[in-house]
Amino acid sequence: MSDQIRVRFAPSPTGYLHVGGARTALFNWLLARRTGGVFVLRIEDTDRERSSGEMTQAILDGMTWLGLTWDEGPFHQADGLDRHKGDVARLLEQDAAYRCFCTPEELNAKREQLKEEYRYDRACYHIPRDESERRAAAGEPFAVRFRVPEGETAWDDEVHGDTRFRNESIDDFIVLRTDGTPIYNLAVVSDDIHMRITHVIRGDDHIANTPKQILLYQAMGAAVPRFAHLPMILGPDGKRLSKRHGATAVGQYAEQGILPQAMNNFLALLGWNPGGDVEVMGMDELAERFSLERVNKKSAVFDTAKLEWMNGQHIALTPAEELLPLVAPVLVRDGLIAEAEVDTRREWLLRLVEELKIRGRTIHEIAGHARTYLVDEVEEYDEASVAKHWKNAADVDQRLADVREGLSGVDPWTPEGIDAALRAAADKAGVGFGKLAQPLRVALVGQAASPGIDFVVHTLGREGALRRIDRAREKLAAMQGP
RNA sequence: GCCCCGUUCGUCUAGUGGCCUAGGACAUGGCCCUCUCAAGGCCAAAACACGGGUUCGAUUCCCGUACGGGGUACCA
Repeated sequence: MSDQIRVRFAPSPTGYLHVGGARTALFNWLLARRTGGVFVLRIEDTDRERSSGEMTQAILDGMTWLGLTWDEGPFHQADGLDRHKGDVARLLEQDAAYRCFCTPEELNAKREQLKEEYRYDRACYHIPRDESERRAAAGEPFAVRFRVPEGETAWDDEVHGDTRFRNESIDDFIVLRTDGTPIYNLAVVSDDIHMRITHVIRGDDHIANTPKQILLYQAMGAAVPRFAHLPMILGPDGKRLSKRHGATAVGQYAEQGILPQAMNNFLALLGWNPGGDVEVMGMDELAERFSLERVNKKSAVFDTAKLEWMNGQHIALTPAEELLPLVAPVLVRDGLIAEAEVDTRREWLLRLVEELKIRGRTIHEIAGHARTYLVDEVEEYDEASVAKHWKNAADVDQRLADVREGLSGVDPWTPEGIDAALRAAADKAGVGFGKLAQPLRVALVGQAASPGIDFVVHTLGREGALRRIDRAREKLAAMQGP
């Protein structure tokens, strides 16, 4: 029990859950699952101005959608304010930190003067303790700075290996603002100690924060956890992923018809590889295979094309029963079926989804393909298809007439019976099956691509199929002229 | 500027000194299957950033350069 791994995901609610955050959450979750550990969710809302409850909820929703359930929390960092202050007071007592009476204005002036060369000049470093306390008691405003010791700070990063910083390159950073609220690094360390976090897994943009945090752990007399710094996720242009690259919030992918398991699978492979050639995996297999050792150091480009391919793979693997609840709302929204029909026509819809699921990469594509089976007649005849397959209008018309007759007599109405009737019509016309199926396909769905022709006819139903054939023959007649 | 981190096909990656004529996947092109489409199968094209070392031998180890990224806040 004591060596149980405890990890946490600690987003700040200043925006939606974006793919980078989702990947970080996923890796934490995966490690917890893999090792029988605990996954803690903590909302880092110490920056009150930029945080909002709405965003907190959006993040929770995003994680729920992905299935990244947390074992403890969500905790709110702001709730730990008293503890954070207590920790700072202790640091002050131990002389590991000191009061800084420099005003932001003074600091800014120095910064402007020295530009990039700027380092805190430690003006308040040597103020004697009694004087410092006297000024504080007199009501003089102050912030609290951490007294960075001499030497070097190093850790064995789970993904980067040995990483070290000379302490002289680290400024005496502020841990408590003038208004008495803690700064990020202090709050994080205080919380991670409090929550007994054993492994800190986060983006590698935090590498430079790590030595500061380690120094804090040491000053607080706490055990330093293991650190794993994950590579960044980039846009197609190699720049850090941002809004201008398109969708970055996981919620947007949900809306685009991406399956959560596909999103997780894709994200898992961004910066980690399972070893072996299998790439399409469910959550269980991901958790089973996950290890920090196989996490990469190099930042990765988010490739939407591969995400969609992977989504198609997952859709194909998902039973129609699970897909229908996702497809149906889109059909209802588009006014193609009534809410009630989702139940009354369930079997018919399931057969349709089952047939279409290998033909679409997103839920919306599936719904799009379903459209033609749900409207009364062909909405648009694709020009190129008509030109190619209805070239000889008179012949086509004759074949459609034969098909119409054959279909009228099919009983029972099964794909097999339909197939037999169509083959008979082809034989009668003395042409290969394709020469019959293609013109017919254009007549039925308006284009030259669709699932198997017997499936199409069967799904349309006798009435629907005959009606469309009639319509096509009218169009054919018009094409032949008066 | 300074401090860190990184660099294998267009993209995600395998590779831990000889097994590499550098493997897989997406995307691309072709072929097969076939009533079309999709799926699937087969094939093709496509990469070790550069320069020095170390070594009998470097994609793999070391150093430098270039390029990219992160940090350098009383943001997180």
